[in-house]
Amino acid sequence: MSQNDLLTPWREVMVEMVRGDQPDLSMRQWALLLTVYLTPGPHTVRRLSEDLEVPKPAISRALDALSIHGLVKRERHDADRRVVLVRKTADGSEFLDRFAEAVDASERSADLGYY
Amino acid sequence: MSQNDLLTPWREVMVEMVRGDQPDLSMRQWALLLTVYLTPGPHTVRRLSEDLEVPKPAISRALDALSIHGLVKRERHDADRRVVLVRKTADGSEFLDRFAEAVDASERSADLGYY
DNA sequence: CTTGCCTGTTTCGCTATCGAAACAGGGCGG
DNA sequence: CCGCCCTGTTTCGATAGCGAAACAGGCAAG
Repeated sequence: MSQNDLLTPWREVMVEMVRGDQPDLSMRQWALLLTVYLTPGPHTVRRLSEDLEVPKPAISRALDALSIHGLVKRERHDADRRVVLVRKTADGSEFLDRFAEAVDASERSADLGYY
Repeated sequence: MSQNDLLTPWREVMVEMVRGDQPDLSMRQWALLLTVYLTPGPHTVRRLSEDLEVPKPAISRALDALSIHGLVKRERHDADRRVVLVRKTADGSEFLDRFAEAVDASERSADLGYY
């Protein structure tokens, strides 16, 4: 598979992201969102900060942005109330579903070159 | 293929982008860079603006940012000197090579689940 | 040459994000 | 209760991005 074929779906999906329709998230916000939805929890600010190698305040700010769009929610941990658990939301799942569809469509159309 | 398997490579690559090593580009800058390298030229500011559905000044600014990192260069068109042609650079090609390797590695490791 | 349109760029005020440091407050050992 | 360390958040000044509008300059018709 050529570099072009490999990267073309990325281009198409990123161009779609840029075309203003969806809420436009920064790269950190995307990385954070995908990490929350695709890796096993529980997700705390500290853990996300370490996993993404990004300072804690940046995580906190990114969570603000994602929360505003309803893509994620914060919840206090009962046992240790210092801890904030980052949870998925229905809106966020739906948002990622649409994103996955866009990725799928791009990769399928790139694969057409094989036949 | 589940949504997870589809999106996991995206997560991994985006997390790598975020981990501060490489120049950190915004989504628009990525979309612009990939468009210049993966779609047939010649690329002018006007055309890029229309293709990405982003206002011209935003393209101009993004080109500034990419130029600073040496990922792209501007060149006046000889026949019509109003026009700016956006060109690939060696550094940019190398940068995208590394990016393609990261994508490839992520997708391969995700595919291991099939065997 | 002048007018009008086209190119891409710059300016404007504003919002978002940045890293570093200070902060508020819960947990826990003494 | 008192410190101390841990949690996540907020503040700070600085930087980067935004859209809209103004701008500089090339081109071409008259």
